[in-house]
Amino acid sequence: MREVRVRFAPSPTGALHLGGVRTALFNYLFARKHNGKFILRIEDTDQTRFVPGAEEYIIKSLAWIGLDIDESDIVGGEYGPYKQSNRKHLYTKYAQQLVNDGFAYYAFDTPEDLEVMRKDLEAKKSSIQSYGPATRMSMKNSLTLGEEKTKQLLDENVPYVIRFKMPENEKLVLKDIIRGEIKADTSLLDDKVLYKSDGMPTYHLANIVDDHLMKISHVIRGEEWLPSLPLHYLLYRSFGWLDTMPEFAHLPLILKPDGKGKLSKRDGDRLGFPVFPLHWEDPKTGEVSKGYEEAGYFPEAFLNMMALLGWNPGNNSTQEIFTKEELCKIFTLENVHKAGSKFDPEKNKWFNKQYLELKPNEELAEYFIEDAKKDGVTVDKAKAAKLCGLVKDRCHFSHDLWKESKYFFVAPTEYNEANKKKFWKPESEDLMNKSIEILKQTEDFSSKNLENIFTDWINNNQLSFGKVLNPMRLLLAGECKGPHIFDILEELGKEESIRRIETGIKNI
RNA sequence: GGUCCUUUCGUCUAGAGGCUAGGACGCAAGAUUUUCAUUCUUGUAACACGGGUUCGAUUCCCGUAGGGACUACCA
Repeated sequence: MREVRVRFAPSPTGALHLGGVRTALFNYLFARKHNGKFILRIEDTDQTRFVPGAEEYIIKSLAWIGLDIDESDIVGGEYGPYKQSNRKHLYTKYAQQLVNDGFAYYAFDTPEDLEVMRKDLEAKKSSIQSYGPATRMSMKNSLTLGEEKTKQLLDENVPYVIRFKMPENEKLVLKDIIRGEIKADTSLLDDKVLYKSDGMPTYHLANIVDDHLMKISHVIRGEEWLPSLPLHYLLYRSFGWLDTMPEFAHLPLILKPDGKGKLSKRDGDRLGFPVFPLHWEDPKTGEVSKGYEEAGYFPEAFLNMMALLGWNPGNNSTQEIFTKEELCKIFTLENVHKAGSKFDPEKNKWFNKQYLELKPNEELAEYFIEDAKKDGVTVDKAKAAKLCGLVKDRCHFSHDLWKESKYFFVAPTEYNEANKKKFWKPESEDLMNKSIEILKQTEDFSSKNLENIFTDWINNNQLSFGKVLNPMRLLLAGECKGPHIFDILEELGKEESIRRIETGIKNI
């Protein structure tokens, strides 16, 4: 195989969505697997859709997931610049070349002209509804106008575009790594604009020119590009670049969790899950979107779950938890599933939990400390790590760690009604008063010792654990959930434990 | 409408002519338990349909139906 060079080529038109993340990830994994290069190219040829901050967002997102870039405007590289608006001059030359070689032509039709053509075709119920082999000879272009008239219009600075001259009656059979053979009939295709009247290339031209100049070996992109594959192939052919044309792989789309269609930002809002990796505020609309990071997902978990959406290790493997390094070793495009996959936020929760449990408490403590700080509580690392160990079983997200531990630092002011109804019995007050006496007499406030003392007391007096410990938990924490109660007592300490039970008896 | 892609449990998927169609999420039940969880066990549930090819099709071929994408001087 030739040197692997792949690119992730987003448009800076907004936040990087999940589809884009996965495309980037699969490009990255493929590059690493083959010791190749992962290149970031910014495709900003549409000036009207440019969104300030989007490019920075994309770069930050890739960094969060841990996809290190080998070539880009920031890290450098010998094929730069890597932003298409800075490569504008290149495309003019290549568009010109296609015209000179007879593969493309000038078109002077106004938007109104095009509108008329479409209406006309629609009225005739024609199956062909575009500017192409069947219609081009009735339009205003260098093919119909002749050389002299064309030159005159160009000299007069009449706005023009350059369109690809789609050949007629060619049956193409193209290769896609994931899908196998893709068939196309050029007579059904249209004459796409390659060069816009504002002097910018369209995606089609810029993409082929840049992939060629940057020596891209494999184009791994979303399925929405599959219909453009014949055009792209024909462009390579027209330029005479077929011998170095990259191989193509079109990734299946990520679909809505319910219902039909492509996953959109709306779905995330509607169903309550993030669709962007990081926090995003749209500078035009002011709309704010939560990201996976602030929702408490770990980047490793996020990467893992994105990798398994449409890809699997194959070979009867049932492994689901993979580090980035493992994925770099075993990833293959052949194991990418062909059909689109519905996004499953529930499974993502599970993935994150797996990672949370795998992480050492010292690492979790960092998240804990930060969240505590936001609530005005300062915790040292040792204590934070200890508490993380106590509560992690019940957590799915990093923020749950502090949420589930908050009562260690803030005494309850109210008590869960349902728990109260279930566990606070007429005899509870008496038992709590007796418990206070026991706690007061206990010097060694370790979890182990407390457990021994209470076990003896309960057994010796024919009491049940539930009758004593549930009300106590309710008074200590405000609700009946959480870790081993003697761990809670140890953590709170003698004084605070007694104080909570005392005030609890009064306030409940 | 046209073109192309696609189709295994509710969801993500394994499977590459012969299997009790496997795993995971979810859901349900049970076990553990002082609570909530965790964990463990068990269960639930799928080859879209119709034709071929074949001794034999989930698997290969052709239709049909469903789903998706594209059909801009957007990417």
